[in-house]
Amino acid sequence: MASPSKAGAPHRVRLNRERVLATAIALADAGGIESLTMRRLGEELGVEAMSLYNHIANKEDLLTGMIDAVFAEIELPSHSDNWKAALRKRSVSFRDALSRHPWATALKDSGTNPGPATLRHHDRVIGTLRNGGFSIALAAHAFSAVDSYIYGFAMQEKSLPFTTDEEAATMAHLMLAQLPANEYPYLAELTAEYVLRPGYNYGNEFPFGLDLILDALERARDAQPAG
Amino acid sequence: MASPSKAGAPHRVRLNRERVLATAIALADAGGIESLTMRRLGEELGVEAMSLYNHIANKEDLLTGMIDAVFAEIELPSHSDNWKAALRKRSVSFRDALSRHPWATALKDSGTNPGPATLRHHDRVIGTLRNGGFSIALAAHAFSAVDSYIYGFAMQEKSLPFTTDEEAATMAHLMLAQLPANEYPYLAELTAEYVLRPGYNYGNEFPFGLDLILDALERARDAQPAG
DNA sequence: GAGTTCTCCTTACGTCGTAAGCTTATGGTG
DNA sequence: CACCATAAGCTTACGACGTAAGGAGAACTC
Repeated sequence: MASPSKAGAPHRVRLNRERVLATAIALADAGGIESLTMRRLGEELGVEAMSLYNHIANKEDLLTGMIDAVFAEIELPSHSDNWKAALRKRSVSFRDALSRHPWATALKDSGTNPGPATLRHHDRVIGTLRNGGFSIALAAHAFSAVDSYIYGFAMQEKSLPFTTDEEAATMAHLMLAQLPANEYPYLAELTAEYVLRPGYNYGNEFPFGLDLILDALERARDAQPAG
Repeated sequence: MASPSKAGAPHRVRLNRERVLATAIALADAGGIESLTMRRLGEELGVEAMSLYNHIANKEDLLTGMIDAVFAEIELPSHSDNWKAALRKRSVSFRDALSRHPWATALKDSGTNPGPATLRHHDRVIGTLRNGGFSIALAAHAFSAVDSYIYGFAMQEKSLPFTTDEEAATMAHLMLAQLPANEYPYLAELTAEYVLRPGYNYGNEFPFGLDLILDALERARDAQPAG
């Protein structure tokens, strides 16, 4: 029943690095990074696991390539916007990318050398700051602060054991029932009166911290010796 | 040949969950989380791998327990300090803990339910903010912003492929030589004139972002409708 | 069209987490 | 003290993992 070829022409679709990476990303998106195995990836591509090694060096190379592909999805800061607007846009885009590919957040460590898309991204962010009047040192500080926030936020978001608002509410109710309110009174209060409010969604916390940092960076920039 | 016992008294040292967790943490600290296998952990404890299952449910349970042990190491915010000083101290302590146990940063996701030390920690942080005059909503915002920053910073720090300053310098020189300066001019500039400066250490970036956020939170607190 | 190279497959190895079932040590009863 | 239930540890085994080695066939080069 599974005899696809048209007329005696099996003619397999050739593999290449891009197809391998794209399929690997799709698999990781769908089932989490732990569901991405060489055998399953091969299966998805209609090929045996070992054939993949003609296009990638090993699994770490695969993961590195996936990370770089995620970075390629991030909207680069536009040089026509002012630094703050540009940085804000790319930060939201960054968060969106990490949210679409939650496995990417945790994978940063295994990654050794950044790929070209990653380098390009970093270069443009630093360039935006420098052109916006940040000294080298302050640009380095700012870069670290903003990206740490984004990474950390994405990680916390991913670690939540629910996705939709209803799931969140159910989960919060459960937790609230479980945790002894007199042992963790503040946690209980916050859960009951904030998390359980209809429409609560942790993802909505993102802009607060982002703008907090961007506004503070603007003040730090203006306080510089003079650009 | 393998008859170790001294004088008819083999008398194995009994295992327990604490010893298992402590040894697992030591192993992960020393060789990275990927070097922590049930067999190696058993070996370290003078026991077969399967014996560990008398004290932990499975590997995920082990990892969850390890995370909670890390949280237990974090200095809780003191109620006698003002909120900002208290939060700053615990944030530095938090970063130190994640720096001592880099594997903990990435493990957050696998962790499903937080342990008691984790809950206690969260409760105290929220309590510090509430007593410091933060509304419930603002406390939630602040908690998210600060902890996202800390997590993200720890993750970036861990992902650096070097530890000591000299290693960093060597690596930066290498990278600088590799990356085409005209393709990534801003990155090259920052590397050459900031990262390669003697005494540079990425870890030193931490206080900048932390104080940036804490100061901004203070302003946000003071701008509240009135506490 | 002959030779070379690249792609893909088969088989196999060592390592992982852990299920099942055994043996031995421990500690509570008479 | 003897007795024995329970808990702690050991042995063996299974299926999944990443990937080394080497062979078969297709696709390009000249």
